[in-house]
Amino acid sequence: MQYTRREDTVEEILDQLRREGGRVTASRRAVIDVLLASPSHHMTAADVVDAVRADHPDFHESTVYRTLERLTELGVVDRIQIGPGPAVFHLSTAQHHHLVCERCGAVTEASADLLDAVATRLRRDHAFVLDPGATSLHGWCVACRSR
Amino acid sequence: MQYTRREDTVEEILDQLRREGGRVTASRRAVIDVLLASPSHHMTAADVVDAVRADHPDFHESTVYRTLERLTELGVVDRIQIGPGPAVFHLSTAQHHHLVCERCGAVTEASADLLDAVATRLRRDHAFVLDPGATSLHGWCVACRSR
DNA sequence: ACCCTACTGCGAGGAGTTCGCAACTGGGAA
DNA sequence: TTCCCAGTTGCGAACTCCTCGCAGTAGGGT
Repeated sequence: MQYTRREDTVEEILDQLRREGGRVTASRRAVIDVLLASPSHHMTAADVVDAVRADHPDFHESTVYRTLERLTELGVVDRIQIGPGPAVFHLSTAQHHHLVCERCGAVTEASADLLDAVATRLRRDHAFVLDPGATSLHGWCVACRSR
Repeated sequence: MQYTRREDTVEEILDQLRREGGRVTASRRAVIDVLLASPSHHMTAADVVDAVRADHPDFHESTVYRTLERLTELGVVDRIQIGPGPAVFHLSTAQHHHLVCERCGAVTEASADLLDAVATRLRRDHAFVLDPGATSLHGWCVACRSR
């Protein structure tokens, strides 16, 4: 049952948090649940604030920011800067790449193995370990290419 | 002679600007010159402001922003968001990729052909045209990997 | 030399995010 | 169970990076 699975995943993440010396609070539970439930694979901090407030109107904006920061440190969520605007977040279990159009800002997704060969080359030639979840690719989408 | 070559390049870029209906002004000349002269291959807008003001203390911040915006539209410079902080700019003639460390923020460069295969695949599978100059790769540098 | 329009300085404003502080609370120790 | 302290929170101010509106200025085609 999907509902139960989501609850379990929330608890798993909270356990991880606890193991690292963190504390389990209602707001953290809410943020993780929102990210898990999101049909979209990328939410801005403002999206998360709105979604969390639907259930808990009193949770403060800065708490959500701090929770997202903490979860990013933990490696549970990825934070991606897809342009000049706000950063987007998604669970790192939902690995994929973002193709960002420079003109219209549209974001589409590409499969997670897209950069495998590049990652190998970077590790070999630059001793640099790629974080695919934090990397977005910029260019022009079909629509904007034929302006 | 390198000095003359740089002057020539400035004029080339200004011609291009003029051809597109733009006007050649002292501040634009200064911004382009600064970008050409920069030993670093990536400057933030603030870096450009500082460098321009060394010669022309009266040039306004917003003029520099607008000039950089215009040059980005022209395709003369690339604007890259390498993290939560300010965007960086560099001339699109100096093509290369940026490897950004998630922990310390250090930026190193990788050769321009790094993403050639990926670009081909994106064009074929997603009808997406990659702009290598605007794309940065995120991960962990050698130093931070062995925290 | 004229005129239209692009560009500029200036300051206000805005989005997105961070920070300091005092109050509160989870959860290990006693 | 109670105690206690470090981790967390609400709140608001502040900060960074950038954009915008306006009125004045100055390229550069005719």
